[in-house]
Amino acid sequence: MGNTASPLAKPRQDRAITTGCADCEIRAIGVCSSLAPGELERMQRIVREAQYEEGQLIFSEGEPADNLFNVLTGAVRLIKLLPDGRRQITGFLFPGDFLGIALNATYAYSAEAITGTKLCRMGRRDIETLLADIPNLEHRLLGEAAHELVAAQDQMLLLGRKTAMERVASFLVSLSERAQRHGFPGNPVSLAMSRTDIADFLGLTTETVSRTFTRLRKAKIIALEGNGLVQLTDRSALDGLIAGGNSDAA
Amino acid sequence: MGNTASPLAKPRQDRAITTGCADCEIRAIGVCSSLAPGELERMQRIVREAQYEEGQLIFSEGEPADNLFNVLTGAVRLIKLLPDGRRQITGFLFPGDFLGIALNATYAYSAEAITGTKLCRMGRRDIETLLADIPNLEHRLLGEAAHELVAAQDQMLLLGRKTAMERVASFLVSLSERAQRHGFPGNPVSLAMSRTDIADFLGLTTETVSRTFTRLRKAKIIALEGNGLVQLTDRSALDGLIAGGNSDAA
DNA sequence: CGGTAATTTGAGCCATTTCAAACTGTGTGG
DNA sequence: CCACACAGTTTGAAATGGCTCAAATTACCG
Repeated sequence: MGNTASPLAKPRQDRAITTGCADCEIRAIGVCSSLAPGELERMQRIVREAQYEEGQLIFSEGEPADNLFNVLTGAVRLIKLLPDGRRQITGFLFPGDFLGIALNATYAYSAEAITGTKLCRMGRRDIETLLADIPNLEHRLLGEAAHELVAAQDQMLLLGRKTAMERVASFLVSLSERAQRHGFPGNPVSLAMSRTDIADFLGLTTETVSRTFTRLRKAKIIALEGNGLVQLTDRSALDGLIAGGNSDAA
Repeated sequence: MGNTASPLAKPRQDRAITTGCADCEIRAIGVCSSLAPGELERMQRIVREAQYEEGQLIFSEGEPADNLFNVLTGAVRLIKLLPDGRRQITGFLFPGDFLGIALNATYAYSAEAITGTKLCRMGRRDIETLLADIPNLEHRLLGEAAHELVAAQDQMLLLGRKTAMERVASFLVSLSERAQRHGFPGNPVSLAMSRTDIADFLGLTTETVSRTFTRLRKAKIIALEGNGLVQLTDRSALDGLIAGGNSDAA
């Protein structure tokens, strides 16, 4: 599990948003898209930008949930651990995704930056005040939570009932579709995460993930272009491998 | 998969609440607990009681999500299917639980009554009007969703990384704790669902679940008292088997 | 260009599955 | 009240998909 880096370091920076929420890079897809101009200004006063480096811990499972975040750039993994070290990744986050919906007292999982990552941070107190005043925001959050719930259920189906091949195929397709929804290229799909991360997300071992990639490559269904890029050469074959089950898992 | 019964039958009844929400049997634990008396009255005008019999389908995955429900009595299973029939149960619901949080256009899973079950049904249109007027209710729903999300993540850890023994132990403890939270006896814990349901929830086969129960029984950690009752004889042994991971999964 | 981490490949093993059969409880009809 | 039928559960034996352990290869970085 190599890239589990210094869990102690503080985020490199933590300052008021410089450019302003109005021209936030993820404005269109983030929760803020539901805000009126005046509300956006209030939002701007409570958010801070925070930068994390590769492998850095953002928060830990069990810790008081004092902050909510929006991913601005980079990628984040959500992790649950068993005492003996077995690891399950419960989700990957990309720009525009919301982090920390648990309005519970403590975080239900740890979050780590996969690559260099910029987050938009909101204090829980502040956001609760805002939520009380802007029902629309709460509504949007509920929608976000509902969406996550759907993804979680797809993932349960994957973990409980799919074969290794089906898991990997589902993962690739789902990642590709998600990239597209967020305005990134969907076909050479970019894997920001390591094989170990993928394995811990799919409930497999690194070796099995690797072997499955190899099988897909030899069958000319995908092509590994290096640098984490995967060309989905035969999309319909991939769809076939998913066993017709739905594909929206990540 | 024996108890997959007539998926066509309509709920036996569908009428205005007779006794009134004020003395609803699950008032204290359901979402309605967040309502003021006046609001409760509005709620009462939009809810209907519906009765389902053992095995009856409540709604199907993919169908327009026109209703939300509260479980009044009985038990419900949430199901996702692969085209070839593989089945994953994503959750069990008991009195007080909320059904259909997905505010998405369609249901993400099917729901079936495990035993005879009474539900409190709300039309989606109606509930949305109510949500717009009663921010408190929306807040409560968000809390509910957050709670479900936590449970879903625990379940991903279970499905992705725990052994059969750990899964079964987690399941029993979690069911027991949940029963207690809802005011039912936690120690002879009552299993409303079949071995097949348990297997499909834990990502195992019926045979493996049965064998694991037997092993626990022979180790005097549990005792099967018949009629779906399981005595948790050695609770600390059970906790040990969970591998220290947290136990709140159902 | 060397050193280290990540990925891939190989071989044997094991937990769980699969296939099959016996057992148990429950409701039904005679 | 008993015998039968049926569904659910348990048990057994064999097969296997993915895991473990180990080593080779490749990619990355200073």
